[in-house]
Amino acid sequence: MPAETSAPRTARELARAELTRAIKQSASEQLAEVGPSALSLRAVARDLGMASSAVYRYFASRDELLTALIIDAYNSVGEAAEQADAEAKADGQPPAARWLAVNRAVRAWALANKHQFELVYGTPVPGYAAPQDTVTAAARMPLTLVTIYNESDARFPTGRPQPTPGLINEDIAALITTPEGRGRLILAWSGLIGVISFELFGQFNGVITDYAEYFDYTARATAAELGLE
Amino acid sequence: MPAETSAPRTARELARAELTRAIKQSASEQLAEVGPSALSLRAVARDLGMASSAVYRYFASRDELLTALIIDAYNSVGEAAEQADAEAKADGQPPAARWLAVNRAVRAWALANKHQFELVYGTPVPGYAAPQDTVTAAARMPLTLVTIYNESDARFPTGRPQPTPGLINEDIAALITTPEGRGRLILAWSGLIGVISFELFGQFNGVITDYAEYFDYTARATAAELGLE
DNA sequence: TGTACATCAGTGAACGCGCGTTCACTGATGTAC
DNA sequence: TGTACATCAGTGAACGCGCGTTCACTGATGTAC
Repeated sequence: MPAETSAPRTARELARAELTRAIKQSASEQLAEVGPSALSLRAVARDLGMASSAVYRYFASRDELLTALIIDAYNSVGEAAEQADAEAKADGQPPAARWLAVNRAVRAWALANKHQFELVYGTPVPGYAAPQDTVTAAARMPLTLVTIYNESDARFPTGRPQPTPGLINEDIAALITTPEGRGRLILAWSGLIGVISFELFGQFNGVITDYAEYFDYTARATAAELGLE
Repeated sequence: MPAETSAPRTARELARAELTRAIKQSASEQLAEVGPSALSLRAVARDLGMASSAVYRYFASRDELLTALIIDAYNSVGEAAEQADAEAKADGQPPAARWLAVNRAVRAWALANKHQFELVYGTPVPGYAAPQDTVTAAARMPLTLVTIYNESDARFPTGRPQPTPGLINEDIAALITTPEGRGRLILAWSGLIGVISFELFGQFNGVITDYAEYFDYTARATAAELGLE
C-alpha cells in the first residue's frame, strides 16, 4: 500500500477521476450560462444524466463545488496573465509593453469568461465563505504584475503620496522590490479589476464609446504612474 | 380634475403613498440583511403583515421594486458625496482636501450600506436589466468628483498618456473643463469603486493591514495624479 | 345631503416551479486469504 | 486461481423549503347626479 494516490490505477479510481472532471466541466458550462448564484447541483446532475444525489459522492456540498470552480477561475486568469507576459518577454518587449499585454490579457479573459469573472471578482455568492485554498490561485495574476515591476528599473516619480510602512502585509510587501511600488501596484491591481467591472457590469454605458481603446489608455496611464518604460 | 397628482388629497391617495413608502422601507431592510439576490416579495409582505399578492397593487413585479431600491441607493451615495463636499467647501478647504473628504464619504457609505453597495456596484442581479430611470441618480456621485476638479485649477502633469478624442461620450466630456482631466476622472471613479469592492468583497484579506489608512493613501494618490492641490 | 355606481385595496387559495440534502437500498468493483 | 467479505458508486423517493405571480372574490372608498 503506497503513500498517496498520485495516478489512478484501479478502474474505480479511473472512473472517479473522470467523473469528478466531468462534473466540474458541466458545472463550469452551467456557470457560463446562468452565473454563480443560479448554479445548481441538480442541473449539473441532470446534464450528466445521473441522480442528483450521486453528485454527493464527488462533492460534499454545493459550496465545495463552487470552491473548485473558484480555484479554476483564478488559475485560468492567472495562466492567461502569465502566458501573455511570457510571450511579451520572449519578444524582448520593455516593461511598459509587457504591462499592457498582461492587462489586455486579463480583460480579454474577463470578456470571454464573464461569469467566471463574476464568480471571483464580483459580489461574493450569498452564504459562501471562500476557504484558504483559493489564495494561491488568486495570487497568480497579481504576481505577474509584480514580476514585471520587479524586472524593470522603474524610477518612481518623487514627491507623490506613499503608503506608510506597515500598511501592507509584510510577506507581500517583501515581494516587491521598492517601497514606492508597493502601494501603487496594489492600487493598480484593484484599479484594473475596477475598470473591467465597470465595463462588464454596465457602469460605462453611455460614458465610454470605445471600451477596448479606453482600457488601453487606462493601462498605459497606470504603467506611467508606476514609472514603467 | 386637475393635471398630475402632486400631493395626495384623498384618504385613499394618502394610504397609497404611505404604503408604497412602507414597502420600500421594508424591502430596504430586507436588502441590508440578505442582499439583493435573496430579496423576496413574499418576505416583504410577511414583514408588513399583508398578503403577498397585495404588494402587486404597488409594484408590478419584483424587478420594479428592485429598480426603486437601486435608485434609492444611487441617491443615497450621491447625497453622501454631495454633503461631504459641501461641508469641505464651506470650510474653505482646497480641492485635494475636498477630494479626500468625498472619497472617504463614499467608502463610509459603502461600509455602512454593504448590500446597497452590492446592489449598484456589484454583480448585476440575474435577470434584471436596469432601466434608464437610474442614470440620473447614478450620476450624482461621480458628478461631485467632476465638480471638485472643475473648481480647481488643476495643472495636469505633462507627458502622460491621454485618451484620444471621441473615446468618451461627448455630452459627458463637455462637463469636464480640461481634456486631460476627462480620462483621468473616469479612471479615478472606477478606481474608487474598485478599491472599495476589493475591501468589501475580501480581495484585500491578508494583503492590507489597515483598510482605512490604505484607502486614504489611494485617494491622495489619485488626487495627485489629477493635479489637485 | 342622499343614493347608485365605479374604482380600488387587500385576501386567501392555488399554480407551477426548483432547490439542497438525506437515506435506505442494490449491484458492481476491489482485496485478503 | 477461487471464494468471502468489505468498500464504494449510483438510484430513486422523499423531506422541507421558498419563490413569483395569477385569479376570483369581498368590502371599503370615492364620485356623479
